[in-house]
Amino acid sequence: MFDQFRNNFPLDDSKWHEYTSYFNRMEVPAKTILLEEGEISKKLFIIEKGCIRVWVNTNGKDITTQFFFENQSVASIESFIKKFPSPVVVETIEPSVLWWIHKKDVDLIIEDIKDIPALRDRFINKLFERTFDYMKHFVSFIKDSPTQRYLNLIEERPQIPYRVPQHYIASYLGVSKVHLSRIKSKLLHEK
Amino acid sequence: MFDQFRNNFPLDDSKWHEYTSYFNRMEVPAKTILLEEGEISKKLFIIEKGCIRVWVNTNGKDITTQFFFENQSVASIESFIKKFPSPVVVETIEPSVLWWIHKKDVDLIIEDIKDIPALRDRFINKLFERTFDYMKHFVSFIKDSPTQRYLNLIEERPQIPYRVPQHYIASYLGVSKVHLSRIKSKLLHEK
DNA sequence: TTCATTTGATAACAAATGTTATCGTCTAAG
DNA sequence: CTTAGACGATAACATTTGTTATCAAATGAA
Repeated sequence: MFDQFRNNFPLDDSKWHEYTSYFNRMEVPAKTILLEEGEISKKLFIIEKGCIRVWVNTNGKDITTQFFFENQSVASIESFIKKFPSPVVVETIEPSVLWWIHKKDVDLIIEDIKDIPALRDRFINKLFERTFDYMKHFVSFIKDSPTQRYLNLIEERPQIPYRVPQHYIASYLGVSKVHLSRIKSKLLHEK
Repeated sequence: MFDQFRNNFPLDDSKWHEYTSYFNRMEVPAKTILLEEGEISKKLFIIEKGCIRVWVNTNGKDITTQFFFENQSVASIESFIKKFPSPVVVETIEPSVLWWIHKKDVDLIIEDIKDIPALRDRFINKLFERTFDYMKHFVSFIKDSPTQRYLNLIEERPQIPYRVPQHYIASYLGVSKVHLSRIKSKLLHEK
């Protein structure tokens, strides 16, 4: 699982093996809840196979805020870093193969690599990229129509409409599942 | 202007004076455009007095995405860091007193402080906080009604409804100015 | 002061979107 | 194979929100 990333990390072999040995493999069915609402996130997951959604509970209904696929890392990031009760639920969509690591081991690694400029800079850049992703997604929400957001999704993240049930996508786009169905229908019948 | 922050920075006096000397004072009237759409951001602003909004042009109409007040720093952050043409416009709302610094001087300072753990960690934490702010704002957009978003704004950032014209607030909340007026009216007449 | 501009409220109507319900298809478990 | 549940389409109706227009009050410049 991790060998494919070996060349991305300027570490000596002993460090590399130490870090990768912190990870634990698990296989779970679809609709497995990996983090409950209100729980403090203590695990970071990496997806070998499958997909995961993050959602918030809004008086009974769930609204999906993020989707994750193969080779992405997943956590309720604010809960994970600040040890706050998580406002979101983390749940598998498909049967999945995951690797997880304890927060304490992540902290250890981060502390360790802070003095390696290449990794330190990459870590900082990751944070910027995440900020920019949110800005972009947010601007799309206030600037584009639901139809345009749906078209953007097909264009930019085609695996989402391909693999994810439509009602999750609807809440991700900010519309009801009925309305998303209408949007698709309109797009099909021209106009 | 900068003396009030002196104790926040574990720097010797010569560094402190060097860094603060990079800043330039300017006074501008309301509705001054500090960064045009498509321009590459080369200045970071700090507000001594006044307020600023950041907005995006959407086929002729402008939608405000951020407000800034005294002591906050402002830039089209993605353009500033990545040297991309800015997708947003930066504009004063009130007559303002600003301090600005060249990007090249910011880069110099950042490079300089990377080896000071206290400042380096604070820099990283700032990035996290910004990410979290966006997450929070974004979740509010998909989770709350426009009325609830308006109530949140009054509760959490009262200087915005106090100081900013209502049509800017409306676009910031994602509704038309007419609808925001309706929302206020409904809240007034009970219910 | 005077006058143009900005700001905000409101009404009337149009368009977008949500809600509820029904139906058919597909899939997975037995 | 059979069946329950998940999924998606669609219709009918309700609600929310946008658009356009008008008016009044506040503001700022001459």
